[in-house]
Amino acid sequence: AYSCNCLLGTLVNKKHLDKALELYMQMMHRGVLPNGSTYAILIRGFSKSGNVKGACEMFDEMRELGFRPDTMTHNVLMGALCRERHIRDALRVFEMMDATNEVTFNTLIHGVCKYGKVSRALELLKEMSSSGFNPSSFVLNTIIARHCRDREFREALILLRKMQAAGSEDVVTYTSLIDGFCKGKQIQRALEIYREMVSKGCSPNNVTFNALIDGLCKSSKLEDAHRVLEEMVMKGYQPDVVTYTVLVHGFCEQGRLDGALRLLEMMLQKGCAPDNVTYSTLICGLCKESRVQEAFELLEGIVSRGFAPNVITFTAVLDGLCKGGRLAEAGRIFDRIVESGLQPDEVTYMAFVDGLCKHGQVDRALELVEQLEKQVFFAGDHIYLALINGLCTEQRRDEALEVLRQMVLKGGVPN
RNA sequence: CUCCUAUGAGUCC
Repeated sequence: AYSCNCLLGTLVNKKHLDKALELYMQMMHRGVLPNGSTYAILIRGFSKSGNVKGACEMFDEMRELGFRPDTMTHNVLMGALCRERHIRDALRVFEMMDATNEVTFNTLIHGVCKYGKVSRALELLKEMSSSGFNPSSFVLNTIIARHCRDREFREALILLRKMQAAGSEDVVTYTSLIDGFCKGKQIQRALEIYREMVSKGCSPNNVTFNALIDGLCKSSKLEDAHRVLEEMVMKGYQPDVVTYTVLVHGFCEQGRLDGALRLLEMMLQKGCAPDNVTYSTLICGLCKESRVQEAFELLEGIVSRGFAPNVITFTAVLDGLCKGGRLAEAGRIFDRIVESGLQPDEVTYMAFVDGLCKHGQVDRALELVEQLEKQVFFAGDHIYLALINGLCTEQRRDEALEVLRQMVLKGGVPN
């Protein structure tokens, strides 16, 4: 079993889950008894490949065969469940554990903070302490980040003070708060935290600066953003792709495409590679300024240089073309998404359906939705609203009513 | 050996 496990581990790490499963089957057939590690490895494999269901099945099989999963195996499964937002199931796994460790709590609290209720996370934090584990700054930072997301700054600050008292706060702690305040449109308080962290001798990093710059840009304070950028450079930090993209976004929002394009040049010059976020931001900015042609050319340009746009970048172009009334070309982008091996997502469909409906091509929109609903049962309220609007605009009330009926039939909720 | 915490992009409303 030991050698098999080694091999299994290698297969799983190389993402050859199918081969790993085959080996597992062979083990069973040839009478090589798997042990607890065998399952831990397989469950980790399923978990890493995003197949929670498989991980759960493995887990059940393991228990049916009389193995008691150890703490680590439980942790792996819980991690997988948390990543898929199945918090209830993760908590159920937790309930049946008879031995936990620090990772157990870190995993769960992280999952609950991300997708569950804060109150539950706080309960777990208490339980963590009473089980004899000292909550690390890792887990406390997770909770602070959640409070910030909820704009519960009072709670976040209480935790910060506690961490400061213990001397356990770090750059992540401060950056979470800075970002939270920025997103809550409280730039002043974000700056206060920034000054506080510096005065306490905690060094900011790129993430800190990027969060601040983004906050300033989104509050239309481009000049201040620029000042922070200068401070960042002066202190010896290299602006990275996020820094540039945040600034590009800022310029785009102000309609200053010249500035945005100059930033693109600058980053290329400095050897900082733009990514899909950068390009989709620029494309979107160009489209919003009715410079769809340039957006389209930008897309062609990056593709011809070997860059692989993702579904968001394509959709940004598709939407621009739709809004410019160039529906045939939008259709070609849609096809290209599929040809590139990508999946059009709900936003892609929404953009295209909306574009078709608003340009008198409701029939094509209806076809598109029909095609979509071969893959998913219900396209969604917003798509149906667009269809109904389109039909009404064309005075096709009976069909609109029929679409409404379909929508309700599929569980949609008309507003 | 398992958790890996903080920053940027697209649609409709």
